[in-house]
Amino acid sequence: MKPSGKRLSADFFRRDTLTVARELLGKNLIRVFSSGETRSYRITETEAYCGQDDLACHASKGLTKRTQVMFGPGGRIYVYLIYGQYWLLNFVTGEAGDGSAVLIRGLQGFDGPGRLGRELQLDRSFYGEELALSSRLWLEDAVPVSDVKASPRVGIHYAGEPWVSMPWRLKLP
DNA sequence: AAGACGATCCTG
DNA sequence: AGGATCGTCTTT
Repeated sequence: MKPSGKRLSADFFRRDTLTVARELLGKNLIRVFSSGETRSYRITETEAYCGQDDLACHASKGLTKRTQVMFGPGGRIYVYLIYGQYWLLNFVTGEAGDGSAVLIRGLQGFDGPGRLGRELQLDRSFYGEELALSSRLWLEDAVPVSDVKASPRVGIHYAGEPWVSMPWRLKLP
């Protein structure tokens, strides 16, 4: 059905966060489960978290054990546990020191960051994994999408203005 | 050492 | 509307 795409390199992620968040839409996420089964998922929704100045971004708390991967170069996985239950999937973007990342909020058939984390069977061991090198989780190129809808990010009221209003939640129509 | 609080989801 | 559930960060 889907042609075998080309794996996205680290350079794809080492760019402007909003650009990466937009271009991730429509790309295929490949997951090789511990059972050996491989599945492909189309990315349908993302959110951009734009560095230390963005008060909605975890990196705005500074360099901690939890955020350190965000301060490394783009192309690595940032996962964290939310509400003691769900592992949320992010990809670090930009250059080392930026502290930026893109949250994957939706895959085709699996809407919601918590739900897709459960589907992908994520856990703490994915923290810091290199997408260009991993044998169990990576991204593959796909036909570019044309239409993208932007709206404010979800669940970040604590960040206040202007961050709560920035249209950095991106989704396919 | 103890408390507060989530980039969420499900149930009632 | 409210509970689950626990790691991280903040405050004693």
